[in-house]
Amino acid sequence: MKSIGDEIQQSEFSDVYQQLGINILFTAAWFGEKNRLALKDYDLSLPQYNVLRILRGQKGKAITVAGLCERMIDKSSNASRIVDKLETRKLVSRRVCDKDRRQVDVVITEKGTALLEELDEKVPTFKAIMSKQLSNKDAEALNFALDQIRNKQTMK
Amino acid sequence: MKSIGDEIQQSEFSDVYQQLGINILFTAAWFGEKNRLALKDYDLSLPQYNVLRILRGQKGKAITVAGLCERMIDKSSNASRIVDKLETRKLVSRRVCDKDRRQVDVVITEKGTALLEELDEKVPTFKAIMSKQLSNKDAEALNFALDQIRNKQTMK
DNA sequence: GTACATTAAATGTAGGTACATATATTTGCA
DNA sequence: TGCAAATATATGTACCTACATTTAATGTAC
Repeated sequence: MKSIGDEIQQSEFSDVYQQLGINILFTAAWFGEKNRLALKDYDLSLPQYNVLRILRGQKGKAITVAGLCERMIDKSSNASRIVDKLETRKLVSRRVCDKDRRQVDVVITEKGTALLEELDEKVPTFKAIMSKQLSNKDAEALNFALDQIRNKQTMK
Repeated sequence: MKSIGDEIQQSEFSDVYQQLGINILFTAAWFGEKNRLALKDYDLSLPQYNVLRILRGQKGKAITVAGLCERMIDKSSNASRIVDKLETRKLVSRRVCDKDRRQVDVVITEKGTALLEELDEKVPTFKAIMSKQLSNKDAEALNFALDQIRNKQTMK
């Protein structure tokens, strides 16, 4: 099997944590590559796709631009401009919020929902990518370990 | 403890693999954020830092631009232009290869090595980030699991 | 109620990524 | 040898990211 060392042609790591860090970065890039490939035919970038999925998850409820930022994987991506692009293609719509006119409510349109449904069949799910090599129980353990990594305190 | 669901304010995932996929992407972004912060004072981007480290790993031996691409985490990043930037700052030097004049040999300079040494004290190692929350054995298991995810065949 | 700080979003800019294309060199084959 | 195909790098372009600044609306102190 190809290990992370083979992938980036690096024979030695200073320690197993260094190897793990690079392994996580590399695996994330590998996922991104897979998705980008699937989205390419639809002229949709990863963050655009990400935003559309967040909006669908809202089930009709509007979300502000700041709300989008919080939910996006890449925190510092510029939600304003990503929404711009999606609005130009009429995949989302944007309306100044009545309660606070500084805020802008974003919702997915019919056209956006239809596109996502089409994409559901094209974009591989993480389950499709991983379930053959990883048991449900292993996946749970990995989730727990990753949550732990990002948290200072240890816990049971 | 803050789980991935709390981080991106998503209460439910379709399955544990979906959760894991997003968890990996999110953790990678979180690592990137940490490193970017440390590099900011030195006006060095992540891919620039990545290239410098690869060059140091060569221990004086030259590497071609294509060789850099293979070893970089982000395969499609444009090594040519990243080397451009580093060369402008005299952190690396570039020379047409004699054996094959299409190739360009890149090496790290004294100045580049000195900068990396300074950075070694500033940029947190993955060991520093993870070893408190994760045993050596757990890290090994995670490495194995991630290698498996990226490979179709299962193996012991 | 005006003045100042705060907040939400948009915009400007530099560098990076993705991808197509261009340029130069080498290889392979008729 | 001659010339097309292959290879290594560089360049052009559109979009994205990181980050500072701007614009507009709201909150708050006086």
